Amino acid sequence: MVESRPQPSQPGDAPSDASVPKVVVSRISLYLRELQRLESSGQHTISSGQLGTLLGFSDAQVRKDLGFFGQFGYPGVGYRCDELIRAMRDILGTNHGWPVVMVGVGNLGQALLGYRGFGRQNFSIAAAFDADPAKVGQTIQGIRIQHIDELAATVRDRSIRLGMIVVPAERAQEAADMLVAAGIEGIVNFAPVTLSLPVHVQNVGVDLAIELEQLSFAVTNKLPKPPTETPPA
Amino acid sequence: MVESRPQPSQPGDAPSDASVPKVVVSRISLYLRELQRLESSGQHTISSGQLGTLLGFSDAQVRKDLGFFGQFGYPGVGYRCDELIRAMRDILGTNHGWPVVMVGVGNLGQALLGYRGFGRQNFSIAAAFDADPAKVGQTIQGIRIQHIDELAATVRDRSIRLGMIVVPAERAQEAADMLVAAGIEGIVNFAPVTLSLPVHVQNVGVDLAIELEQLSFAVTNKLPKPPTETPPA
DNA sequence: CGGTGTGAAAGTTTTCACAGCG
DNA sequence: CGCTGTGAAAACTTTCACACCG
Repeated sequence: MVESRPQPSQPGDAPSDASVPKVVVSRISLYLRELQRLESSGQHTISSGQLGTLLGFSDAQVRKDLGFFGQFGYPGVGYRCDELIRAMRDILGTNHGWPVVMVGVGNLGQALLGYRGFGRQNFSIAAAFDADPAKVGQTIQGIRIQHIDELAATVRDRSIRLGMIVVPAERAQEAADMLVAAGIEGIVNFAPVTLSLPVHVQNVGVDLAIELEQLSFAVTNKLPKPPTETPPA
Repeated sequence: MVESRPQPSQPGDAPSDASVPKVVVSRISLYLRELQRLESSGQHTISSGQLGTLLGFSDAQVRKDLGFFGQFGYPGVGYRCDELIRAMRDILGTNHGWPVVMVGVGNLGQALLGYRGFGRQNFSIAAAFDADPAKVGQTIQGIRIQHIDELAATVRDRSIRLGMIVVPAERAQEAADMLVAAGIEGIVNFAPVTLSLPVHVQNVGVDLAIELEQLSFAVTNKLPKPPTETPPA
């Protein structure tokens, strides 16, 4: 069907213009996750209404969100899961693999080293670093822990663009500075502090206690529930 | 100070009306985190402009956000850190402790059992459950793992309102159903699936792969690094 | 018919700008 | 003076509603 559409633009290509709102991108991730589940359960097509219902959004919102990136649907039918999955991966940049470096291999870091969910979305932890000599040289979850001094060389040699900070709060800025110096372009920060970073370095913070605080507020104020998930802030 | 303010409303009290936007509440958590850091570094007052700058928000936004909940500042001076911390904890509901149950004690669960950041914000993992008989009875990070069948009784007996789901994706809905049946009011879900829950149960999803996807998008679509100096005309 | 894609309307959030206070 | 608190304006996001398509 793709091949039958008129020519002005290739179906699925981006209107190559607009800066897309961040909240739209976070919903794209949710659509993708849901579509992957649907496809592996054998469903081949889905409408905006069905997809929205599964996630707690309106049909119009699903269509508008997709509309930021191109035209993917078939009127009267809906979307083909396989096509839409591929399109959303193109949008998010996850049709190719992303090696990631981890800084800090404590409890949480070790758990993340073994987390299967990263691979499923095409991320892999390519190297892990710590400053503690007792940890350096150990192999955990199949990854050999390197000394933090080797960070810059590894990032350069293996063209790694993303990093995760999994050190204690007091060390997080220091870790961030090293990642920036090494040329990393994006950071997921699990330490409960705000990093100060050059504007050209992207960052996403994940603060586990803050997630609980948001629940505490919601429960305390018996906030009427907006269905389903809460995308990251 | 507080006692000197004119009477129309008690300082710090909520306009007790409005439904506060979720995004405002998430910023309140960031303000609180930053204030705690400031206070422990010895700073006693702060202006909206300073606080905003530290977090990347405008002064007006900080004031508007606080304005949803009351009046906390002193014109010409700013805010007193200690007062504001207490006020924000009142808002978020974290001036009292929150016991939390954890369902699923795999890699990630074990790491979270040892995470110090929860305690700092007044959360504590009161009990942890697993279905695997090999884990039940073990003590990890000082917590004795119980069998999942004991969940409902524990939640009831200890009046626990919040839970965390740390099981694999395939088991997450099942875990959610058990938490709901046990009377839990809010859930943090670390499994990469959308839960279906009764509207009266709050939930926050944390999907680690999605955080990386958001970075992937940001990095992929990032404008080429701007030359450092761009002074205005 | 069932469903997409999309302008235009409605609603929400952010920024502006300024009166008022200590 | 420096800063808060807050209406009013601007910007942005969501919902509506409908032409069009297979």
